[in-house]
Amino acid sequence: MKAKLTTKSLIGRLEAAGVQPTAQRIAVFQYVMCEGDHPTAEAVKAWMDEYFPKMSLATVYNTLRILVKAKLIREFKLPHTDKVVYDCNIKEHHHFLDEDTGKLIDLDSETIKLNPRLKRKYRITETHVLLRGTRRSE
Amino acid sequence: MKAKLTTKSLIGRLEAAGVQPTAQRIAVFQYVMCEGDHPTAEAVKAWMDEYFPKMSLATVYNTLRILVKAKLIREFKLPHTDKVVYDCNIKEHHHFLDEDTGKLIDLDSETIKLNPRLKRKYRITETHVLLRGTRRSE
DNA sequence: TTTAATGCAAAGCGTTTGCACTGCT
DNA sequence: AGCAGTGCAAACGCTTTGCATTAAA
Repeated sequence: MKAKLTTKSLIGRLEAAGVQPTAQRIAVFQYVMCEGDHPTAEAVKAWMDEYFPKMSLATVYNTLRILVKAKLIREFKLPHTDKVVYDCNIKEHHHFLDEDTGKLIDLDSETIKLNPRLKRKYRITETHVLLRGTRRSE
Repeated sequence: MKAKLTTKSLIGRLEAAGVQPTAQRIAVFQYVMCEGDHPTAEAVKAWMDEYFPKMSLATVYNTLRILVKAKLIREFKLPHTDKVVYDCNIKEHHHFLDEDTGKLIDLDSETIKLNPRLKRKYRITETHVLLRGTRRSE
């Protein structure tokens, strides 16, 4: 379900985005791209503690910020928590919060339609949507 | 444009919601209902400093929390700022952030339509939407 | 007089920053 | 050697909390 990216390709993406591919950055990038599911900085740190000991919390935050600025990942501030979540999905999309599991599920952009009147009145540059609820049993 | 409510009616609403109508609570409630435009706690405090000297910041926060819990006002955590904003509009609605002025504009609920497929897959209990952009010159 | 509300300062939480150190290039 | 990257701890901004004081039923 998540892309398994080789270290080589991760390095390539970092370089293409003008980000020096240090070991720490590769590790964080890899985690967000391949392992994490909308992780918080805390979750990234926890993973690093296991697989990349000694990385400092400051470096986790700094690295995430760099990756976001380079548009390699995205960050979301969602209303259900005060923690920023990071997302490997850089396309415009929305989120559904499953209240049973606490997990975020990506929703395609076209699942939300704006009333066309809105576009007459406003020039809209960003659309943030969070839906909350539960999954229907299939 | 905003309802001008009498002190008497404000007290009535507080009591109806089971909230003791102290002077501080009436003042905060009045400000959010009649004067403020999506104020932050900071804005409430600034107004109090002028019109209700000596109210502590803690009481501002506590009072806002009480009013929210009593469903007399709503709070929103929006992604463009870390400050919570308070809203006298307790109906379900969305927001547009005018990037020119920084002001929030309420949008009616029906300005956003969810793809009906979503409702088949998910039981949706809350819908949070923030649009950003600029107003078109009329 | 007994309970609730308030004010103050300190603590809390997630995140950022300053600065010394490390390690590439 | 030079400089970007890192680690640590302290600082930050917003909000909450503990507790002593005040006011209200």
